[in-house]
Amino acid sequence: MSERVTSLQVAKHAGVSQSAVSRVFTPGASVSARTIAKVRSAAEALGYRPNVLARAMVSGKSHIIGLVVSYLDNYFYPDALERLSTALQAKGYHVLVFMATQNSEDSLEHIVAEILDYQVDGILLASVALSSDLARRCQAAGVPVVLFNRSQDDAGVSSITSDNMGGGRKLGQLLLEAGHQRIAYLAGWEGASTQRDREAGLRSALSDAGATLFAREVGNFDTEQAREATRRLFAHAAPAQRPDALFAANDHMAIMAMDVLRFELGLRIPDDVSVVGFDDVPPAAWPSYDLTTIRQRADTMVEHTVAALLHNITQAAVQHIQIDAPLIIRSSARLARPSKH
Amino acid sequence: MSERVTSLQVAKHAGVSQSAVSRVFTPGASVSARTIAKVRSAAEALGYRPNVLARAMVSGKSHIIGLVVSYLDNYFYPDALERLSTALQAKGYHVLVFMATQNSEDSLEHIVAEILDYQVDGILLASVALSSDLARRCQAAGVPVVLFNRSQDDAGVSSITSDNMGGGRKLGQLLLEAGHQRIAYLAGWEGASTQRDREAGLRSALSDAGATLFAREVGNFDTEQAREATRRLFAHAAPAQRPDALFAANDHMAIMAMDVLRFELGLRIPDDVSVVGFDDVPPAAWPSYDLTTIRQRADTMVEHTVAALLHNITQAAVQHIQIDAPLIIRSSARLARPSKH
DNA sequence: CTGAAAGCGCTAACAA
DNA sequence: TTGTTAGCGCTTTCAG
Repeated sequence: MSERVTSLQVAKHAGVSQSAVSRVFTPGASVSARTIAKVRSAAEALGYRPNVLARAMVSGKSHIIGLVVSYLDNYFYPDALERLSTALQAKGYHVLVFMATQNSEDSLEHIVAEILDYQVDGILLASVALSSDLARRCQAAGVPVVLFNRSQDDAGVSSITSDNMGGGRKLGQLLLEAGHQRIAYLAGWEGASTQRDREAGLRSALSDAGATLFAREVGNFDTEQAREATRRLFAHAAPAQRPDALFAANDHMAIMAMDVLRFELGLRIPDDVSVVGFDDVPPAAWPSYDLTTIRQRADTMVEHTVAALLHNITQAAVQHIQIDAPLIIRSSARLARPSKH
Repeated sequence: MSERVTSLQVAKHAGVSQSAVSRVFTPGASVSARTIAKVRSAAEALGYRPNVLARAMVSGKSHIIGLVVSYLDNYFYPDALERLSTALQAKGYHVLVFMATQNSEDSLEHIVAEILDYQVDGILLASVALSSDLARRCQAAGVPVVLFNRSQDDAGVSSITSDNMGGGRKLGQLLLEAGHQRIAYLAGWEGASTQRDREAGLRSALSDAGATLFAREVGNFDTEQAREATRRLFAHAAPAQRPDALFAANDHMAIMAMDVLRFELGLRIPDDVSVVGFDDVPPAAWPSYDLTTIRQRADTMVEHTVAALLHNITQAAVQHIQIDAPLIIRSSARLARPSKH
């Protein structure tokens, strides 16, 4: 049970002052080459490494980013988390994870308070919204908050999202062009801006074409609820009375729906029903699904998130960044017949 | 940019000493009801919360667990991470994430050093092995190390795994009983104990029956490599020259293999080939795959992991816990015809 | 460039 | 039960 080596021990060993040791391990400090050499070799010999916590206490910078995630069911998040953590790590920051078990605002209240206790340098909220009061408190504490894959106008915090509305439109247009007459929408959790914006995009595409939504059910981004919603949507056996296309608010629900359509209802995709999703998670590309979807570019989103977080750590400037989201055409949705000239 | 409230300010406001404030926020301390009341109301009024970092520095307990993960592609890990974080959170601990980008030992060296800088109360290695030298250094630092889903005899650290060998045996027996003659094995990364043990289980079942492995290729637990390995395994078109059963070292590879078998080679599952995997990740239960597999009970594994971690924080006692892993029979593998009496 | 000295916010003896 | 007094290991003025 050997104790940890401190800067004082290194100082003694190197025959310099303790502050000299500190300077050697502080990037922008002024130290002579001789001192650096002495200290480095002493540190090496003793196996010294600065105590991050002590440093954090006095400097006020913990180099810790508090991350709140609510559910990792949607495979978009593990991927994003991996990239985020790696990117932050490269900048000398690390992610402290907090699971938001409920959608309850009260729970987030506790969680944010807890995060603040760690003197984090920033808070990242993934798929979670917050009250403007809570946002204000974070600002008061001098801690920047960034929303990942959620946007919110009222709270006065930065956000990074895909162009969900634009993506929804593209998908809607694709379905319309293919000649679909009865488009159904499988909604996500209504509290999510992603859900709202994607649906708004679809609806705008429909109304531009003078069309209207044929049916709508809520799946709440949840596996089982998505299955049940699909069953309700396709309860009518008569082809003319059921949807001929299904727009799911995310890939995860689209996949659940496809399984229900094929294995429970015996429908063919896309012959009987076209299905489209949103996210482009890995399973969407698996041949069994080959889902037409909108890609959320996790790499770009993460890049901007890290920049916003680290940028805001010095200067506060609320920004809403929207990443372009390309349409990925696969085989789960029928296409328009190429027009002949 | 209001500054954070300190215990001293609360003390003044409440008309007590600073240490009284500290005691009120320390679970086992002796304070009178009167003092508690005064301090609590002052704290409330000022919005005081103890600084975790300062507390960590002096007490030596940071209540932070360093977690090293290498890849979240395998959907077993996000699930485990979610449960782990939630369970630890309930005990007042939090997870600081470190991504191990490479399998390189050198990189782990750096990462562990970095973790130690945070004065963590424990280190959790998920799907990562470590050198015994590294393990010794952690022990020297008084930090317990627990391996999750990996086991290692030499390093002298605790580990939590499923009964991979037993699981491999069960799957092997199932395949044998169904009358399979040409069983192929799609191996994971050879450095992983899970890979080794699962294969050993399969081989022991085979040799017990006087059978032998028909073919073997390495997929390294990787999407693309698994696909390529499958193509090599089934390169011979003649049914008698190709495997009639495929045992993949994990579900993720089994799923990739199924897609190649069906969509590239036009084989039927399980009519032409039986496929089995290991983990029971969510997609294994999706009707499109309906994969026969061995369930890794993430809930139980996490439970034991948390116990081992928190237990070892006080008393050092290396233990290797192996969780029972049940066979989940679905339709991707043929079954033995029920024997008639 | 370097050492001395003053804390960062808190816990933990130690007396009282 | 309480207040007083030392620090935890480090960064950061401030003289020199």
